[in-house]
Amino acid sequence: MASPRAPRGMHDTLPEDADLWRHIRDTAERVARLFDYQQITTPIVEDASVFLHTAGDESDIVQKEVYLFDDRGGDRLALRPEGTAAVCRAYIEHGMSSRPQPVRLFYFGPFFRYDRPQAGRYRQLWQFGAEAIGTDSPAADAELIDLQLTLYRELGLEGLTLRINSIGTAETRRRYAEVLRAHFEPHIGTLSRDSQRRFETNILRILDSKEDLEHPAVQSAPSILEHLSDEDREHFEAVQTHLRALGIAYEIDPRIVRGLDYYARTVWEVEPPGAGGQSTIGAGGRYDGLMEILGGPSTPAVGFATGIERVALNMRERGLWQAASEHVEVVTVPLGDGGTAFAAKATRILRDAGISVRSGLAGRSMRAAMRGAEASGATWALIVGDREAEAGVVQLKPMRAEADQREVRLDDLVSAIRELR
RNA sequence: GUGGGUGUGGCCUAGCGGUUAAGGCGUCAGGUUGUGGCCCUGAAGAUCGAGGGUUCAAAUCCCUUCACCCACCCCA
Repeated sequence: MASPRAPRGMHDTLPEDADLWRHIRDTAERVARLFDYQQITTPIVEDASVFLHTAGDESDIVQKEVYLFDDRGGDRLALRPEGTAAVCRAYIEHGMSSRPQPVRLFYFGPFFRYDRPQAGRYRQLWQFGAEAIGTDSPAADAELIDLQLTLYRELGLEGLTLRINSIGTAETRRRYAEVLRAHFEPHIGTLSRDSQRRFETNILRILDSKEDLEHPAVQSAPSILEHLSDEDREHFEAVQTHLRALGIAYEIDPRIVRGLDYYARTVWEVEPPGAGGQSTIGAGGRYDGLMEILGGPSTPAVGFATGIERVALNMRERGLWQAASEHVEVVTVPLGDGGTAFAAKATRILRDAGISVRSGLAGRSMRAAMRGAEASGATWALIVGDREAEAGVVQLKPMRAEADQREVRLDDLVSAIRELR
């Protein structure tokens, strides 16, 4: 009986929201081009293996968040839960390793995760992301961070915190996990249930548990930074050197980890002040291992993604965006059959001249039509009755200024408006 | 996935066991002959998220379910 609603965790973007979204997207694309990143658009669905094999079997994405389905031909497809793996698939498929390296790409689009919705977390979410593929240079890591922070600055978001960490290579993490296992083993009974689960599934995650934040064993846990290889450490220090050269402030947070297996070395997150639950507005990292998992040649790469809903949320909270949509310039008020026909003619002429016009529909009383004209927010009302039609003129009435209404010949209408606006 | 909160016309809210569910905003129409914004009048629009149950009687109590919100988990 109940009318259908948008699927859980998915939302319509109404006209009053569209302007903010367009502004964010336009700004993101502009900033990307400032850094010479080029747009890539990949399908919203991929062969399921693109995500399932790359994310790591223990990750939540694989365990429960991917929308999976078989199409009519029996192919196993997935709604994309993230962008990086899809971009890498495209990189391999189109032989981009034969382009000048690194290949700098950005994307903007919807992603899907079957997750329990809450503020700032949706089942359909939009992300802007950028990737530099084909370089292990720490300068590339810093460049992506710079691009990301530039975007936030251009949007007016200030006071953000950049936290960075190095999680080393997969090999480094294997060794570190052993160290952690030895460290937590004696305390496992006193840890929270979640941490006990993580002890088995992803022991690094115990470190950023909110529940066990104050637990002495967590406080005293060895830092991954002490277990980096020499190459890892040099890379991480070089990233920091580049950041300082760019004048970018950062905090080192050894507790940042990642759910996805293909990450390596640098990882980072950006949070707004007063961070609460779903607060991270963007995060990035290096993923040197991903290409090989996808069957391509070993190719180092680094990138980030930022959540558009979370960016929009922050902008609204800080009053950086008031719903101030652009109004149409002209609204017509047609009266009578002759007036209606003549108004249509005037409308055509104005639109051909690039002037936006909202057609007032015939058949209403003039009072009603004028009320509608008022509500449209238009700068001018164009009143066209049979009298005007016969004389070849229109009444041009300013709706927002104190100036008088004036009669204008149809031939002079465009120039009259251009002169006055 | 776990725990908690909320759910009344498009929006905000009143009503919290008992006659036809009230108000504001918004929408539409009208306020004499071709002119808006203020004001006035009127209209449309709610089986009170949905489905069960208790009761002579339920928007009001109970159960289930769905959705949203908050925290955890995870992540953007």
